[in-house]
Amino acid sequence: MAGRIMLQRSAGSLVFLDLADRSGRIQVMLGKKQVGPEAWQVADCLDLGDIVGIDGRLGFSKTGEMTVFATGLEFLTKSIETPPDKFHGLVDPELKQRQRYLDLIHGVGVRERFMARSRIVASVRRTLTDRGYLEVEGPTLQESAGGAAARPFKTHHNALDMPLVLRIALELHLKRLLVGGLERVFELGRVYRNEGLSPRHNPEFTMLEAYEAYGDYATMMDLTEAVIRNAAAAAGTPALFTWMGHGIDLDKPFARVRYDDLLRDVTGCDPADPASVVATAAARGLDTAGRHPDVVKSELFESSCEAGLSGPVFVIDYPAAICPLTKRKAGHPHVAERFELYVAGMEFANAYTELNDPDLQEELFRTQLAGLPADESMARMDHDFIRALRHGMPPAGGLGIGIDRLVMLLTQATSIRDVILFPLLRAEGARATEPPRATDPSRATDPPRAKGV
RNA sequence: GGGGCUGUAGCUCAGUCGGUAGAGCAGCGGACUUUUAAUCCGUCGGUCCAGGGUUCGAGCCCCUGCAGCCCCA
Repeated sequence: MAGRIMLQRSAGSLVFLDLADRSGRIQVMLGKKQVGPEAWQVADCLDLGDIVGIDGRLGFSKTGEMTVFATGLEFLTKSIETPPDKFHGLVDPELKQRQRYLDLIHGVGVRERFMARSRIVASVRRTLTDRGYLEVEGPTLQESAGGAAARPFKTHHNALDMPLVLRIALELHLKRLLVGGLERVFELGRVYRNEGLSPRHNPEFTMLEAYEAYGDYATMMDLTEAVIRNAAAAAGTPALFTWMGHGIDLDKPFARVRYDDLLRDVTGCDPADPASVVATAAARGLDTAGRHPDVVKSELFESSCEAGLSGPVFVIDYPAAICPLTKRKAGHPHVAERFELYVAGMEFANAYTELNDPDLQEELFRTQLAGLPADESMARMDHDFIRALRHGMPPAGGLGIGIDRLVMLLTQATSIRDVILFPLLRAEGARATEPPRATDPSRATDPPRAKGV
């Protein structure tokens, strides 16, 4: 066996090591007589953090602890840097993120959480492929960033001398593939949004988007429940748990509530009457001047309803004006067949019956909603996408799930940075760029002494 | 962008009223053949985040900046 030395206890001619590998930890006993003089010299130089190989027999120590009684010792890797405190480990959240490798070694539950993330992603993939979905990869470098309301990162291609942006969503290319007849497609991929950081936002994050021809948003609700429930099973998440102060039950069917009904129940306004909505919003201190009534409605919803949605709950049937990629409900031109899934007051999934009318789509691309800044509006013309729709996109349901938040939920993490291995941080100060070395005089005088051993 | 909290040894943290910079762990030297954060003796280790100011004197008070965490927009 081989592993890293986590703890070391010596009692004269006897040394106990706690050795860690990917499967866990075990105690190793090294005896001077048992390993022989040569290995004992090596054992004498071992430090916390070193990686060693052990030959030996499994048994139990006098105190009953399962122990490998070593007969051979092979030195594999030296750890030159001092490891974190052996009892407290790495506590400083900044160090945990900047030096994730140390956090993985010493942090309680850190490795397990990222192992769970891997199983969750594998489960999501399996749920979809089992249903006949094809996994595809769209471009991350794009001429213009569509499919969501967010500011993109800008970059440049030298050979083509072409300005490019990083994608902010997967949607528009996956829908092109529906036109192309792939019928059931999904992508699990990184998207990039040039916005602030928070416990729920990282500028790059992982999205799932899935599209099913001949489905609609009801199809997507069933799919959402299946994806999440299977992922929870894969992660070993209990059916009932508390997260961010909310009691969560993933076992029972997710509740469904209409957007307008919720808004009426919480605020007392009449959602069908724009004047009532605006008046209620104004009374709650929201800025309503010159803004589209549906934008005001949306902000009223976010400020008054979201936080109370313990969930899991599907909020369904959104105001059409804030849904430029969504098909309208038959007979209700102001209602979009869209839902968002909320858990613990947080948005987890966003899905709709896809708009496949090229003329309406083109018109909606041209429409800049009053009161919204350009980069918060989805009004960004994509002529090629319109052309694709003109060739005919089958009616379809589409779904987006933020994988990082899903991992948060299923591992009960309270910050998105706890489920992203290397979250974005500001540049480290120049001081720490060059790690301090050999500043310890005892370390500097070490080599000559070691030779004498 | 605004507000609050934090920043002291490699790690985890104390630091009183403004008066010589501290502990535990780790490291180094030593003792110990059944330890469990081993123990015991000895010992090394500081850009007190950075810069400026007040003061006879600043880790501590004031200002500016940097980084992290949280809240708000």
